Amino acid sequence: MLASERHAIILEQIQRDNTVSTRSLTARLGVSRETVRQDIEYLAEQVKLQQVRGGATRIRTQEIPMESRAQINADGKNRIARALAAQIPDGSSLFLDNGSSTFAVAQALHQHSDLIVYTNDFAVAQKIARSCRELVMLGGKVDAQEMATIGIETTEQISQYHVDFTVISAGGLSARTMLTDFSKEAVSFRQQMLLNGTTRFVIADHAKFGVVGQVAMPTPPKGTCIVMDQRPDPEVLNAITQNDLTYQIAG
Amino acid sequence: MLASERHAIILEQIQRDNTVSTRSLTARLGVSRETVRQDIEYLAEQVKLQQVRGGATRIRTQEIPMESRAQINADGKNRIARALAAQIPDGSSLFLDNGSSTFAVAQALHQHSDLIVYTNDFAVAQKIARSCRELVMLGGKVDAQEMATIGIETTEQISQYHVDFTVISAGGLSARTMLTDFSKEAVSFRQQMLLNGTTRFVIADHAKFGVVGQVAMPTPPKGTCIVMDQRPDPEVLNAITQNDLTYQIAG
DNA sequence: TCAAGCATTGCAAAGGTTTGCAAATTAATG
DNA sequence: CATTAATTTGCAAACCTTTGCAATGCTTGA
Repeated sequence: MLASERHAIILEQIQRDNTVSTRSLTARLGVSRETVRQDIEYLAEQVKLQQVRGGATRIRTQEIPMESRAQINADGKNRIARALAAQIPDGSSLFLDNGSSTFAVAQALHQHSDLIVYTNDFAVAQKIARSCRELVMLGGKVDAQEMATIGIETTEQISQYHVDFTVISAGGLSARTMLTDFSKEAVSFRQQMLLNGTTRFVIADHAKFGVVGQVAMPTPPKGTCIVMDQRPDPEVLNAITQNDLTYQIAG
Repeated sequence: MLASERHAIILEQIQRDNTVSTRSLTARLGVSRETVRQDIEYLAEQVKLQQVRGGATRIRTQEIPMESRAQINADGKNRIARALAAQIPDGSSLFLDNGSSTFAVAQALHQHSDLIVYTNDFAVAQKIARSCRELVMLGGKVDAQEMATIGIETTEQISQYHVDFTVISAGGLSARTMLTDFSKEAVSFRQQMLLNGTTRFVIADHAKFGVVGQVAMPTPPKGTCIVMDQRPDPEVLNAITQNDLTYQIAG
């Protein structure tokens, strides 16, 4: 049996039951415990499931948001966050969008104290409030799921400001469609943040690799930097440079 | 059975019944009491439930927030909040300002589900997000102390909306100066909220009686209702009626 | 109010399971 | 056939669960 078949079966069972045990899989798949364990390890690396002692469970995206979602690939997000924090001098002004990757950045900026920050994310605002000289919450309709303001009013408000740094996150990154996100509104305000920032970063941790969201982001302005925690497919890197963008791999 | 499955089952049952006993879980899960106890201990550490003698209960989110200030005259604030919630029909649109009194109102509105709410307070927004059809966070400069947006941008944004109900709180209430607050900005956006609401309430629990803030509030529009938890000095009542305002004492 | 009786807790030791690694074996590929 | 990749096996360490016991907290009835 091919490894990919095993992976499919494992994911399928998790989809059905929310959970699988290593034990039952060794029987079902007819391979040794170590093979199953490695399969699970691999799939956990791909952020397709969550490895737990004795097996694996489904990843819950919509639990108590931030805290749990921030734990998905927390290591990669933190590496990216530290790399970005090091490149943003104290005293700068910046846009921060909503999401767990950006939240990690807000966290990594804790040693700064003289920033001017504009954000649409409640959690980001609350985290960074003390590291700021000035903090502006972008107003507008609140997405209760995300606890962030999203919509045309938010986009309009963004357009009133121009900052030194824009830090936003992507919903997906693939070679064919490049950057994508999951709603029109999400794309539109991020687009505006990119337009009104001098130095621009787009975060895409490896959990986003190969993900294609429902809405494509327009190609960011020339020189925008895609920040990742792992090296993606060469095709992706190719697409990045083809579009006059740059990239960083946060080690 | 995996530990994570047990955790899921425990949380699920708590969600349903608000409470579980260690005893019933040992039977349901087929593991020893100590294991159940440790599971509960673990989940309590994750702040997913509250450990109590003999089992666990659902966590009371209402006991944590706004920490100290909500405790000051919590009883009076809650009485006022309930009185107001009863006067605001589901489906209404309303302004809510920032502060612990208003937070109590947001809390008291938990049975509503079709409101359109505009607020400048982070905690209020987070509390009421699920009781709303639509929630708008007013943007602007964030007061890190209050975790609320306050300033000219906020005031401007308020002026774009007109709502059925305005619920704001006062910093002080006295016979001589009537309503007062502690900063110009705080007065200015509240003033705007009053101007743009059809039915207007100003909360002043008895802890505010006799307090004179640094900035006087302009007299609210005719018919605005001051809501208190105790009967103030007759002079205050006199001043209220003299100014074409009304009042309620929340029993 | 107090004390007896019962239930629950917290701990520690013992017994089981799972993990992670590394070496050995087997399968796949040119 | 040689070489590489994938899988299995064995083992020690880490971890989880059970069990018994002493201490503690709750309840009830005098």
